[in-house]
Amino acid sequence: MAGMQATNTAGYDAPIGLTADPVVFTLLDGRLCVLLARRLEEPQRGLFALPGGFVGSSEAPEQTAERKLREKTGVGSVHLEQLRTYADPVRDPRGWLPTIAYMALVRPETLPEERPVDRDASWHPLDALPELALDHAVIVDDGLWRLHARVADKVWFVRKALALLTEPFTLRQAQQLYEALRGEEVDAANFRRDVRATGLLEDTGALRSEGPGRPGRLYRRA
Amino acid sequence: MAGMQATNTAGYDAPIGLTADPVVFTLLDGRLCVLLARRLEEPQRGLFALPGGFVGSSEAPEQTAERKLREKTGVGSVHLEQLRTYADPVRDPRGWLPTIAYMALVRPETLPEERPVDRDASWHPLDALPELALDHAVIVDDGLWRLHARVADKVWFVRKALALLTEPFTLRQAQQLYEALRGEEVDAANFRRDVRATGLLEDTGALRSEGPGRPGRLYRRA
DNA sequence: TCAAAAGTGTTCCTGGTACACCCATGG
DNA sequence: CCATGGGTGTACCAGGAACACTTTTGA
Repeated sequence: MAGMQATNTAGYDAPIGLTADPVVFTLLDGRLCVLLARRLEEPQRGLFALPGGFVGSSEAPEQTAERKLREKTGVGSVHLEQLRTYADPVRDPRGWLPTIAYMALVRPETLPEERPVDRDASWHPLDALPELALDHAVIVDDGLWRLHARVADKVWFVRKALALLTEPFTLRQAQQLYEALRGEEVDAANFRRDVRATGLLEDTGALRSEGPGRPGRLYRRA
Repeated sequence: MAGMQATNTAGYDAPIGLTADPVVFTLLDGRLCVLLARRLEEPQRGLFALPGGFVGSSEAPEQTAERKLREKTGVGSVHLEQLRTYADPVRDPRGWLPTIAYMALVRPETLPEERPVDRDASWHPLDALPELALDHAVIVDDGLWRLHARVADKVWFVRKALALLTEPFTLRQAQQLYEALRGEEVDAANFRRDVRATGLLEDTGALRSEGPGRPGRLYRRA
């Protein structure tokens, strides 16, 4: 099968298709995870892979990524950011098959209980990834890199990442999320100052106690 | 012709091809310019467009961008950075035809005197662009955005952008380049401090006088 | 009453901007 | 000698990192 390709009417070489692969992150039990699903088709059937698939001919690739995500994992509408395109002619044994990679960050509950069987769609901690199909390990890596870059921007963090928390939330929850996404610890005092300085948080006035210690104020995204 | 597509052996929809479009910038007479060439084929024959073309089936898209650049404009090997992929199914009237865009920054002499006829391959100042084919105006815009982001990084500027100057050069030349790329003026004292702080410049010891005023020191990239 | 967490304030450092000021050259 | 640009130094400001210190809870 290797080296297969198509030729269009104008006589140009054409890829055998175009795929879109979403790299979807979440935070589960304090660990950063990616969403993976088993391949049901050859090649590499049974291996874990990004839950992407073929772009239809009258479809925007972002829509494909979203649709495949829904079909393979049950995850609903999310905001996808284009990562980059992988088009090495030998990246897929089926033939010339470029893929456009996307990145998203969602809450873990977005992955529903009732979901397609046989696919084992599930969250995998980044520090314990299984073997991945094709070049998907590289794509996940690039996605992680992009995620780190985004999170470094406090405004992006408050607007996008804090959507992972159920409102209202304490600043401690926000900080734990931040630290998990960044992969490093930060000073609590500075974190609270920075995040409140964005002006994007709304103080609900209520308090909540989590374990020992003084209860924390509850916030909502403005 | 609209809506044309291909179907591969596995029954999936396939694009009618894949193109690679390089957005090549240079500085000419103090103005930031892009490299454009006229289309010799339908659709939109005669319109200016990015000097890209179809990716061959056993070719990495970066190679295609480089090859097309050479064929259409005579511009030799350059370092291309992937920008993003445009895959809207209706972006090209010929049918479903995604393109991967690349960005580069080269010296104006890279465009040779003897070059393919009929194509009018030439530099066009960004503030006076002709009508562009397809969605190429958007692509140029995204390229410019990326260029600004890159130049903001002093180290990138010294390593990549300063290659546009013929060595040795004065810091004033470097500053004028910087200002043209950024599109805004900067303080000369601060610029020289920042750029020397990178440690990537080598003082040749020689001086050069350009017009009135004290002659400037000549530098080389280390 | 003690540990743990919330919350406030201060210091320090760094990177960038603005700008004052001297030096060297051509006209 | 003066306009012009090269070159040095300094003051200032903003954002971030480190940390001291107070407050409020559960055990």
